[in-house]
Amino acid sequence: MPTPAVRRFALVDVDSCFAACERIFHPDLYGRPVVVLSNNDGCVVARSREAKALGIKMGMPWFQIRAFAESRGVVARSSNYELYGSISARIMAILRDFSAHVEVYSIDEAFVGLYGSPREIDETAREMRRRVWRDLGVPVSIGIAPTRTLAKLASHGAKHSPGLGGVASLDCYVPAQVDAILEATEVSELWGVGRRFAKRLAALGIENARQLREADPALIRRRFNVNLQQTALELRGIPCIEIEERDVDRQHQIMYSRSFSTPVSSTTEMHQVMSIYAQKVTRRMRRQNTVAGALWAFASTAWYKEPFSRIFGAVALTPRTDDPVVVLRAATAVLLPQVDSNCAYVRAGICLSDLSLGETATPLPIFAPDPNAGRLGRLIDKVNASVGEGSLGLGLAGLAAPPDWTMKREMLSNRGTTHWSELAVVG
DNA sequence: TCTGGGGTCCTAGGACCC
DNA sequence: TCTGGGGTCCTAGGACCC
Repeated sequence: MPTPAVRRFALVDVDSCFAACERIFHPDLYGRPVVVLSNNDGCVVARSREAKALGIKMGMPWFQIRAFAESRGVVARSSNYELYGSISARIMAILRDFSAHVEVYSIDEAFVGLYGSPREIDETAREMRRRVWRDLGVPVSIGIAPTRTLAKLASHGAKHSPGLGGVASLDCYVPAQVDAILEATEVSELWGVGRRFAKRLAALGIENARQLREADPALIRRRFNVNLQQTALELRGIPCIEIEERDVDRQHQIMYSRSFSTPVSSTTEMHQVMSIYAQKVTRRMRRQNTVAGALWAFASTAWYKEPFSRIFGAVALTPRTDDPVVVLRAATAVLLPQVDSNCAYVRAGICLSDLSLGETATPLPIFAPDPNAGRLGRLIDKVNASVGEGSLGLGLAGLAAPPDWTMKREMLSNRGTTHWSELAVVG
């Protein structure tokens, strides 16, 4: 008798994604401990398996562990999101060869909907894993289950049990075994349960996933919120969490924010920061063809240094716009008056919200304030794309040499999949 | 000396409307 | 003197994700 077909979610997760991407064009790094650092080469944001084994933790400041790490042969890289994004897109393309239902959840994870007998689904998952490794040289783990929450849990198993060959399916276990797995899983390890909720759940005597599954869903809803109730129901095998594809037109806000390599205190410098950030953030919008109806700008001192200080201001943009001139004017108007020259600001940002698609927001001609609005931004993009980033800028941003405060990325790898001039060289 | 950068969703409470 | 019962919208704050 044939096994009945079932619907399953396969969570495909790249193992140590950023470190794996760094290895693609540097095969000598396979088997060596690799860490990837945040902007400004500040702290560790990704670690290879070997680096984890050395006890290097997520978020550790690089300056604190550098001597130790280097003595153990750890290779550090500045984060190269352009490279990772490009590799991610290739992985997703491979997954789409196996299913029409691929939900890209983050740069290194996707849920893939699969249909068939448990055995067929398991074989498909193993083939996906082989293909990604063969075509890109990147290892992935895959967890298979009836709900997304359980698939996430299964993928942890796939990652940490070498005997499974990188693929773990809950269908391989009888109910008593699943119970045991859930019992061995602390609630804080579950997708959707953070430290705060874990603490409050513990106060109710709910410490592991099995206990959460068996808790009264109405109580969970009442004491916490609907999200946690859904997590609890998903543990029972009832799918109820949907992933919204992050379509451009559904994104609610776009932010550009960076830390500086050296602090900024003067209004002049902050103006320069805003000039550059206004161009960066509006360029993202133009790429997506969106316009924003509201803006907020902020700057802050270092949070780990007393006294912490943060300034911000918000303003509506009427009509909606993606024009860097308008955005810059708005950002400086709300922020600069608050700049305190006694403060050492280490970070600033511009956030645009109330987004909508460009075409739908074009005002009637008689209401359009300036027939040329919006064209300047595209012109700047075009010039910079053809003759080089930073060639043409707005206000104080048109600078041939980067200002002192721009972020530090001293160990940046080549962007070998997106820039001709940075192609890998063989020989 | 040196500590990331994005996002989303839910809830409670107030203002306001009929 | 009596003092309803909905509904919407907005905002701030809290929680979570990678």
